[in-house]
Amino acid sequence: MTTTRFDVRFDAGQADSRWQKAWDEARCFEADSNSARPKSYVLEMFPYPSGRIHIGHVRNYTMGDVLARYKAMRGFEVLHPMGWDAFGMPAENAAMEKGVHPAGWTYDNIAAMKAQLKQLGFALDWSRELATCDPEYYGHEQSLFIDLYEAGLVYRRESAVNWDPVDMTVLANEQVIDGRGWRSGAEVEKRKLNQWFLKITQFADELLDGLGTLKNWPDKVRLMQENWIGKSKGLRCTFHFVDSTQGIEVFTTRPDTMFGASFVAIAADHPFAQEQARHVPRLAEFIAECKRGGTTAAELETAEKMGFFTGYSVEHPLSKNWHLPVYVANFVLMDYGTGAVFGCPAHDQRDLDFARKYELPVTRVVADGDQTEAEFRGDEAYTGPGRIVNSEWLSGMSVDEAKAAVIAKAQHDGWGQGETQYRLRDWGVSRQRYWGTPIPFIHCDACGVVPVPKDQLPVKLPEDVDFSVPGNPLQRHATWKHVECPICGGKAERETDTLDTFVNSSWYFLRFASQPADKPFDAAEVAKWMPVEQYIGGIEHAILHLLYARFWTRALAHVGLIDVTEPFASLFTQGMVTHETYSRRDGPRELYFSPAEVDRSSDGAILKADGQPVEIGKVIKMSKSKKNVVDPEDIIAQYGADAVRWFMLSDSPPERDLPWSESGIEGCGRFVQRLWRLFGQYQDGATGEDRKLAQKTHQTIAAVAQDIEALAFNKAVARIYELTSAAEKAADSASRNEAIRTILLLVSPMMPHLAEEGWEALGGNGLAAEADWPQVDEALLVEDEVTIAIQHMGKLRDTITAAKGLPREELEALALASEKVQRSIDGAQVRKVIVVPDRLVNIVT
RNA sequence: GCGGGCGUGGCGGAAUUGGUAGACGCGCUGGUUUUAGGUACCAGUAUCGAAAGAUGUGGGGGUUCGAGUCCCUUCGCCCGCACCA
Repeated sequence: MTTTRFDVRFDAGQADSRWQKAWDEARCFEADSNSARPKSYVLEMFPYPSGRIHIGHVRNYTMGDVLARYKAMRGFEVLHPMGWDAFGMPAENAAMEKGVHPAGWTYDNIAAMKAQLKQLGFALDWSRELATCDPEYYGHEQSLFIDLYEAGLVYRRESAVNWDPVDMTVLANEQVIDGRGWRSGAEVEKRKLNQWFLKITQFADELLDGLGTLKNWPDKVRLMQENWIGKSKGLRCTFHFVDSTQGIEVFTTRPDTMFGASFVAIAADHPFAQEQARHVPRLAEFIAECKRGGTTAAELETAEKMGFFTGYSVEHPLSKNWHLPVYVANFVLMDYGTGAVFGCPAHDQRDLDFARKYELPVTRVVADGDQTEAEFRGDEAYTGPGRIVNSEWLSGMSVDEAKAAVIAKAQHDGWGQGETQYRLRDWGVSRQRYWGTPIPFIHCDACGVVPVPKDQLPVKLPEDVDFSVPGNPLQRHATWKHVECPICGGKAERETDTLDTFVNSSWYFLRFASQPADKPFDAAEVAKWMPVEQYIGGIEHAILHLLYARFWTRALAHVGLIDVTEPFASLFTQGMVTHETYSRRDGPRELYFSPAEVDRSSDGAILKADGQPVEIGKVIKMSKSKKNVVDPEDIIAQYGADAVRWFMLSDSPPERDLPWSESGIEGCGRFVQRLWRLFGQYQDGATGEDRKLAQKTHQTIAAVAQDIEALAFNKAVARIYELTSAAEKAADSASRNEAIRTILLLVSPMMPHLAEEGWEALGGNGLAAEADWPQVDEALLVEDEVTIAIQHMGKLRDTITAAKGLPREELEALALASEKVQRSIDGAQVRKVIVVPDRLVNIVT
C-alpha cells in the first residue's frame, strides 16, 4: 500500500501561508468593476488600528468572509474591501506618552494588524485598502466638506464645549467623568467656542422615513434611530403673564388637554428663571440644587419632582380670567421644545406627581369610558385614548379631533401654531485636536470665513508637531496656520479645528467602490457597487456611525454627487465574544488572571503558578481589565486559521454572544483533521449509487446555502457535521465521492485553507476559492420514505416508516394496526382520527 | 420608570404554518486501539423508573385532537434610554 499525503496530519501552519500566498498571486479577491457578473458588496465595519486585532474582529471578519466567499462561488462579482479608521485620540495619547509621532504609530499599527488579518486568510481586496489618515483620503474628504458647505449644509455657531483647563483641550462627553477630565483630573469648564456643524436636522424627516425602507435592518437598530431622531408633533403657544404683553412660550404634544392645565413649569436654565434668580436668592439656590442632581436615565426617572414658585402667574390662552402659577421645575429640560411646559396632571405622570406634591388642582379632561367627574383621583395619570370632557367647546371630541381643533383655533386667533419638534440636533464636527482631517477653511479679517480653493487641497497636517505641551499643536505651530487669503491675498489664518472621526467613516464605503486620484469617487463606479448588500458590525454603532453614514450618503445625493440614498441595504449586528473570568480577592481589590495562567477542569480552576484554586467568575465580554482575553495570534499559531474560523461560526447564533472555550476550539481543531481524513477516503473511480447518502448530500447543499444567506452559520455548521458523519459511515461508491467533494466545497468559505489543500489533492481545477458552489439536484431533495408519528390523544405512542404520499385512509389503517397504539386505546371508542399526511396520525377516543 | 430582547439537558444551542422536543457541537460515562498521555474509533448520555411507563421547554392558567411555538398572567435575567412636554 502506498502512502498518500492524507496519511499525515493536516499541517495548518504550512497550508495557511501556502494558500494565502497563492490567493495573493492569483489576485482572486480583487473586484473587477467591468465584470459581467451580478455584483455583491460585502462590508464589515473597518477597524481602528490599535495595533493588534482582537477576537471580536476575528468573529466580525470571519462572518463577512464566509458570505463574500460564498457569493463568489454563487457567481457574483464580489467587492469585499478593508481599510483603517485611522484618525483619533489614541494616536495622540501615544504621542504624548511615548514620544512617537501619531502618523508613525498609526502606520506601524496598520502594518501589524494587516499581517494578522492576512493570517486568517480573509478574501479581501487589498488593492482597495485605504487609511483615513492618508492625505489622499482626507483631502477628498475636505473637498466633500466644501461641497456640503456650498450647499448650505455646513455652518458655524457658538456652542458650549467641555474644556479641560490643564490639558488645554476640548473633551468629548464620555471623557468627562464626574465633572473632571479623564486624563488630568481637572474640573471641566463649559466654554463657548465657535464650532462647525453639519445640518443633519435638515434631513431628519428623510432619515426617519428612510428607516421604513430598511427591511433588512434589525428592528432594534431602527427603533433606536427612530427614538434618537425623536419626532413629535404639537402646538407651540404663548402663555402671557397676567396684565402683560410678555409671556412664556410653551410646546405641547397634548393641546387637547389644555382645559386640564393647572400650572406652567419652566426649566432651571430658562432665561426667565435665570433673570428672576438674580434678585431672588432662594430661587438661585433652588436652581443650583437642580443642577447637582444625577444625570443618568435611572437617576432622573426616580428623582423626586421638585418645583419653586416664581410668584408670577400667566393667563390661560383659552380663558383670560383663568390664571396659572409659574414654577421652576427640575423635570423640565431647557434643550427640548421651548424649555417650558404647561402641566396637565390628570394625563401626564410627571405633572401628576408634581401636582400632588404642591397640591395643585387635577382635572380630568380625557375620559376612558364613561367617567366624567372633573376631580381626578389616584396617582396614575391616564394617557390613553378617550373622549374629551370638562373642556367647554372641546368636550365630546376624540383626542385627535381635539388636538387639531385647538391648533386650528390657536392659529386662527394668533396665539400659537402647530409645530414639529425633533430631538435630533445638528452634528458638531469640530475637534480641537491634531490627529484628524483639517477643516479646509481660512479666516480672513476682510473676507470672513473662506473655503480653501479645491486646487489647493489637501490641506495637509504639518508633520513637525510638538506634543510635549498641552493643547492643540496646530494652533501653536509656528508657520502652518499663517496663510494668504485666497480671495484678497491679505494675511489670514487657517482653521485649526479638525473633523470628528465619524466624518471619516461616513463615506469610506464610497471610496472603496472606486479610488480616482482627482476626485473622492467615480459616480458610475459608485452606482455599480452601491448599496452595500450586507454590512456587518457591532451594535455599539447602532446610532451614531450608522446615522451619520446615512446622512452623508443623503447629503452627497442632495448635492448631486451620487445617486444612492441608503448606503447599507442589509445590516447585521454580531454578538460579542465572551469568556469567564478568574480572580482572587486581595484585600479590597479583585486580582484577575488570564485563561493562559489557569488550568481549567470540569470541576474548578487552578492557578498554574501556585496550584491553588481561583474563583470562576461570570461569562462576560472579553476585556483587558478583567484579563479574560485570548489573543487571536496565539490561537491561530496553535490551531490554525481554519479551526479558529470554524469556532467563530459554530454553536452560537451570530447575533448572540459567543462564549470562548478551550475545549470548543480543540473540538474545532479535531474536526479539521477529521475532514482531512475524510478527504483521504475519496476513491478514484468508485462506482455505484448510495441513494440515501446522495439525498443527504443534496439536502445539505440546499440547507447550507439557505443558512449562509440568512447568516445562520451555526446551523450551516451543524448540517455539515451531519453530512460528514453520514459520509464517514457510508461504503465506497460514486455517491460517497460526491458527498466528500461536496463537503469540501461547502466548507470552503469557512475553512478555505483546508479546502484548497483537499481540492488540490483530489485533483480539482484551479483554486477551490474560484470553484462553483455545488449544484442541487432537486429530484434528490424529495424523501421517498417518511417517518409518521402516531399519537393517541396527542401523546406519541409509536412511529412507523411509510412511503411518502400515502393517502389518509391508508395512514389511518396503519396507525390503528399499531400494537402500541391498540394497547394505549385499550378498547375505547375511536371518536376521531386526525391525519396530517406524511407527518402524523392522532387518534382521539 | 419607559422601550426592546431572552428564559429549552451539565454547557452552547436545534425545532418550516401549531404536528415525533432536545438536531449538531462541547462536556461526561463505559469500551477498543496505543508503551503511556493525547489522538482515533465504538456505544451511551433530559428527568424519574428494574421495566412497562410517567414527567418534561422559568411558574400558573387558557385555546386546541395536538402548544417550546398562540392568548392571559406571573417570576427572573440581559440590553438601550431621553423626566422629550
